[in-house]
Amino acid sequence: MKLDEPSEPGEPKRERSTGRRLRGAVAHYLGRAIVSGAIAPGERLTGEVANAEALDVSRSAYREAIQVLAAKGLVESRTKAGTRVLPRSRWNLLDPDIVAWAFSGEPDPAFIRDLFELRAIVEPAAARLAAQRRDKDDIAALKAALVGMRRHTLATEAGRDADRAFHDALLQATHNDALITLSASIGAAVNWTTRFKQRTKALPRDPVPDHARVSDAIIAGDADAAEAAMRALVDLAFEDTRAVLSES
Amino acid sequence: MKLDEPSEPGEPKRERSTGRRLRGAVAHYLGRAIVSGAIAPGERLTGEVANAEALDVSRSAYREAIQVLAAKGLVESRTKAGTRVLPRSRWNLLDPDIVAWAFSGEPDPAFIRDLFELRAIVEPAAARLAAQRRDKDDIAALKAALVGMRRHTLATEAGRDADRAFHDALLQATHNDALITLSASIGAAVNWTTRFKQRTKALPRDPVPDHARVSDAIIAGDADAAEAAMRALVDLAFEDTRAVLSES
DNA sequence: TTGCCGATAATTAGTCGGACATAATTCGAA
DNA sequence: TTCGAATTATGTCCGACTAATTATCGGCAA
Repeated sequence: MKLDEPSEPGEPKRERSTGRRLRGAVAHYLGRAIVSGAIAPGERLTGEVANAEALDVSRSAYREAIQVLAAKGLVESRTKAGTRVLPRSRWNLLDPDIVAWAFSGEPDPAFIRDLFELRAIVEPAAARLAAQRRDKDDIAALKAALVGMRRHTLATEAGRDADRAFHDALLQATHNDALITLSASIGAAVNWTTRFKQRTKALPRDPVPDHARVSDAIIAGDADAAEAAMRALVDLAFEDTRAVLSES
Repeated sequence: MKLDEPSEPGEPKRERSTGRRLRGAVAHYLGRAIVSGAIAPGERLTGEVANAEALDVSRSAYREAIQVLAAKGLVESRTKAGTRVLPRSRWNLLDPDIVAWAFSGEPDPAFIRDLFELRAIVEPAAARLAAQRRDKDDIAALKAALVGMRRHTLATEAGRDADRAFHDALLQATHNDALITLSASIGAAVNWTTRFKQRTKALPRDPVPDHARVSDAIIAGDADAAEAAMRALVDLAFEDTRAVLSES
């Protein structure tokens, strides 16, 4: 596996994915390799010079990529000792990039379970807070997102955008930045699994009624109902995902 | 505020904190400046060359520091447009480094509130999971940590270590990596506030009984009791912190 | 002889500086 | 108004040097 050719072998001219900057591509490549387990924790990356040459990039670009990984807790560099992959417990598993890397290949079922479990903990509580704190703007955003969800299905990009908008609006309504950051990471992962679900079959159920129930409760300021409705929504989503994963 | 001299003006020889590597110091310096609000979101950092020269480091070191910040979502660099500070909503607020930077100066009370709120959501749920899944090793670790807490007080470093060990053991017992990562970040922040509390007065209450209740419930496998006990513990801790913060 | 200890060497990341490439922005010319 | 060229900042590359830490080897003492 080289840096280039994400899939097509028919483009010999364009070396390296020209989209992201070069170091971004290197970070992406190494990050995927580490998260996927291709490079096991504790393992030592070959020297900078050798590795940079192998990837056909300059040492600077390679180093900057390593800094990115180090910032996310994936690796640690020490003089003379080289840079080694840190144990999984040191990784910032909730970093959006790491989540993306984890889902760009074959996602680990255990990791999916962990994320959904976390979601099942956080989102109902977020819905409760939202019901207690939402202001006029929050309500408007919620309604608008729901309209979008009615118009499109989750099979389309617009539909997924609307879903994302709904969850964003809900989080904004909590007025808790830490919660917003956390759910954004989880949400990104969940969207990945959503696309997974569609890969095998049409979406099994209409998501609008569930979301509408949550929205209604938040708008009404009913914290208990909001929490319960969101709990039901998350449970159903987990159910669907688990079904798809187990049959593949 | 220069890169050097964290406090002592009596050491003219040692330029730059010799502890962390150079780029680490730069990242720390810039990170603090951004998180503290000294550099507002949307603001543009002066050019690399100028800034690197101002900090008296090479452009490479400066760039590597910027990559670290970019990896944490604090800044974004685009050709020609320069690198600007991203809006707070894009920051990985749960990144351990960012939390540390936020608490290295005058911590924002709203951020503390958000973190404790998140903790109040996550930790009781974690205690519940721990009660359901703990194995023999988990129980042993919990007991050992509790012994350490009985021996030392939270005023000493050893005492705080024991407290940390207790929470680590509890998280390990959940067997959920995402949960572990999240709570580790929150825990780091909470430890900061713990040190804050002591700055003003002796610790107001003995933490051991609360922790013991949680531990007992987990060992007994009583999920409901574990959740309730942890909820009480977190609420009390928040109460104490709020009292200290409001009087300062 | 065996084992420990210290000086030295070798290795690897860290830093430097300076040249060139690339991509936006901006402004001038058609 | 629109297209294109100059401008300007980040992006990439290169090669040398620095610094820190491990490994090695030799000498010394038990």
